[in-house]
Amino acid sequence: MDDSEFLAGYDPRAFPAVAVTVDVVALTIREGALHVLLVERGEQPHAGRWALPGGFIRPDEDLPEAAARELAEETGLAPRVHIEQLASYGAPGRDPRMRIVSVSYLAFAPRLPDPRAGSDAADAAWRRIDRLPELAFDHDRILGEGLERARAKLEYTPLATTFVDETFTITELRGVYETVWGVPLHAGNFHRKVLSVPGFVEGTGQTTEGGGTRGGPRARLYRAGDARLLHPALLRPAREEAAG
Amino acid sequence: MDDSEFLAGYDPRAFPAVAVTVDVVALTIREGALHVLLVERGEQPHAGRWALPGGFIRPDEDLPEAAARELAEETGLAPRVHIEQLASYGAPGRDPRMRIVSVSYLAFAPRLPDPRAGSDAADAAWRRIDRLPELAFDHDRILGEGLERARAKLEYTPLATTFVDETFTITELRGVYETVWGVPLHAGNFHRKVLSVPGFVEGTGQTTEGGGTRGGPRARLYRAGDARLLHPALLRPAREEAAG
DNA sequence: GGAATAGTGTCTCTTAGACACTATTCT
DNA sequence: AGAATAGTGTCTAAGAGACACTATTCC
Repeated sequence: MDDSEFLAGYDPRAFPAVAVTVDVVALTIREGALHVLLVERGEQPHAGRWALPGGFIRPDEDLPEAAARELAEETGLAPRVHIEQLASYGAPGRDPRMRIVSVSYLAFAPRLPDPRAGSDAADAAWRRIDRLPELAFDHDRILGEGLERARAKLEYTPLATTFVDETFTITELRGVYETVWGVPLHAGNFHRKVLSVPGFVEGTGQTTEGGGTRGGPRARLYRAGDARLLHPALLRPAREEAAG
Repeated sequence: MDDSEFLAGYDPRAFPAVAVTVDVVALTIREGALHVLLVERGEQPHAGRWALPGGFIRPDEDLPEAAARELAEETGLAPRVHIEQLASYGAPGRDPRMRIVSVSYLAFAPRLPDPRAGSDAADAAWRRIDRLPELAFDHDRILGEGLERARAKLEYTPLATTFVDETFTITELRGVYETVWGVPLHAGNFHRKVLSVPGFVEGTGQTTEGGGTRGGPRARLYRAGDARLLHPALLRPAREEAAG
């Protein structure tokens, strides 16, 4: 793998320095809308533009640790945050100063507090997905891939539960799906479907204190079950193919 | 993303060197069995052990180019090879000499010729998945994740067609699924299912020259269609959950 | 002729989704 | 009372899978 290349004359120490960063696509739901954590860059290049939070990996930390640290620097790390690797990007010109390979991570978080701008950013904020400026570097692409991954993951994993409180109603869970997928779902069918998937949610025996603000009976409260995959999956409503 | 960190006192140039490599999980089917491309290491560490082909990225090449180059160095790059990124690994101790971040790629290839050992390896060979030695570094884990990705991708993409010739019979295609998934499939149901998925395969009007070696009618020949996703998907037979 | 295979027909069971309906709670 | 919501019942259409069957080809 690498000795190999020493033989072939490719000593990495002779290369222009390569730096490795992690960038985090952190998603949460606020006021019924999907939000992503962004930081405003204080320095060149792209000073003043918004970007995904991220930074260089440190010598003694693994990649997932670096991603968790970067997220925590902006938000304080909540206990129930889910983090998974997304993809890596290393096009030679993606940062104008030097060769940078970025490993991106996707994070799902329940109601996090407003971020504090880390030492490394002019500002930090949760921004609505549907009202975003153009991002720095290739972060638009990374965010796009993160969103698609998130939408797909809701289909076959119980990760929608990481967007809500520890106990939640089926209607709240449906709200997560509707917000992330951007489509309305049929309340009755969704309800029955969620309860029919083994291990997705488990009842607590409790109900909400009162009905909704606009009426209705008290809803039963559930917590996340122990399933790690959903069988059968909750598929997104069929987007009609453009193909004939 | 990085200016930021300069401010915080993390100049990457002051770090111990970080090297970036690509490692390739290249899969093909030979004699009805799934095979992976491995190289025998000639140098320390792990001299004499088998490993995934890979090597350092070069200053002017993007990550996918590096993966394609590494694969081509061993096999000569066939025109119909599919390559996609798998994941990245950067645990501090994964290579004993220095900090190495590896970006892994997954490749599907039809009947490739026997590999030639590149300049960088003692030997190279297609090895049966079910008869593997323990691999060097963390390559067992990378291979495992590549296999799971491949099995999942056959469900909802037409990538099974990249394992067979440009024209193929439904039975040959079924053989790909059976080999990769490791389960027998019902011939009749598979046949009807494949033809019912829009854009999966398209008929050529041709048939095989003769029937099978053990009899049977001539089979129609198909080529890959233009679908990039399969709707509906071909799901793996339900593996009964251990959960009660 | 006998065996193996390609391809089709048919039936059952499960699931997605549309729609209807009851019961509960808020204003 | 009227409106909104939680949760359930029922019907239909589609797909997965089991099984049966015909036609074709090799030995």
